[in-house]
Amino acid sequence: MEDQHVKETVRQIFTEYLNANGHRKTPERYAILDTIYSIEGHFDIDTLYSLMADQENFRVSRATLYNTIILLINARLVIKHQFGNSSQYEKCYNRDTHHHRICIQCGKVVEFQDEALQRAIETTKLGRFNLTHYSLYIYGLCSKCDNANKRKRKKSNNHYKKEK
Amino acid sequence: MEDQHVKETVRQIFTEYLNANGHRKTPERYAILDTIYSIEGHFDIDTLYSLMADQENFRVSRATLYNTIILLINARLVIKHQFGNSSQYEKCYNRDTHHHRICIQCGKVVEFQDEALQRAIETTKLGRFNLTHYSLYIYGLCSKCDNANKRKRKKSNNHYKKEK
DNA sequence: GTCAGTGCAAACTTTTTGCAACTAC
DNA sequence: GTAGTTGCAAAAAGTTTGCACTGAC
Repeated sequence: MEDQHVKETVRQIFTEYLNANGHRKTPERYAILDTIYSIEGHFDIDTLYSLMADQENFRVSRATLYNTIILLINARLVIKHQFGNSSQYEKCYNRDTHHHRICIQCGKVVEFQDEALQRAIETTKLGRFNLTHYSLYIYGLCSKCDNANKRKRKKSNNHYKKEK
Repeated sequence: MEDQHVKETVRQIFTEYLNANGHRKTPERYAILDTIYSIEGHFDIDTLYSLMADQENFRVSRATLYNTIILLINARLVIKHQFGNSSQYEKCYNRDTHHHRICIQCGKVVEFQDEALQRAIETTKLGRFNLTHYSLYIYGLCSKCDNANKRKRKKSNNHYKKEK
């Protein structure tokens, strides 16, 4: 299974990272890494916590999740996003580069790919800045909310009334 | 004064927005708008709070700041960023489009402009998504941190030791 | 055996909310 | 006059921290 292969690879990378930095190889850390690499798309700490409590039969405390996520970010296995109220994370090994389209009304986040855009960002001259990763968030109205608004505006015609 | 002219214009835009949406035109709201448009670069609620308490002789509560900032965002006069722990805001009327370079080590945020990049983002096909604004965050090591790391690594040679 | 790592609860920080007082309209 | 706003304080939400216990090395 391809997915299993990725999991093994990241486990190896993590092990190397832990060794190189003198950290211990605890079962919690590997369980967390494994769970994260089972998740498609974004997640926050709370989701991860429930997931590990429910599906996996390996309970870890929130504190450990926070600690471990920092290690995973440093090991370049996870990246952190900050839309919405809580921090969002996602696995990043072997993932296609993608951008984020966020609806400012319903908050829905959609990932999309665009090679030209990706190339433009990656070839940007940054002077003496050593790029590790980037996030592009495009905000606007998804077609659903956009249409809903148009309909609303049509109804109350003339002058618009109270948003929300 | 150019700056004064901008302040007047945004005050007008805000007034129109408040009218159109049936909100009241309170002195607090205009004082907040004015203060924000005196700030260069990013700020968070706490900074804004102190600024208004100290420099301006107009004290407003944090709750009002949060409330008003939402109105200003809807009026397209302020945009919200989320690097670091607290939300960051910045005025956005009459500002040049810019991107953000964030050092993952010292947390320093630098704005920069790049026309090619801007064009690439703005011409991206988004289907039936109605773009309002976007944020590009480029993460990496600023030259200062990068050099500091290199020096450190050279010293302890061979195998690297504990980050942080 | 030692000390990094863990779980737990308390502390802290940032943001939201409920409510009485105030004021723009 | 009356509803939208404000300030305050309490509550909520997310994250960090202190400490005793555990287990990786």
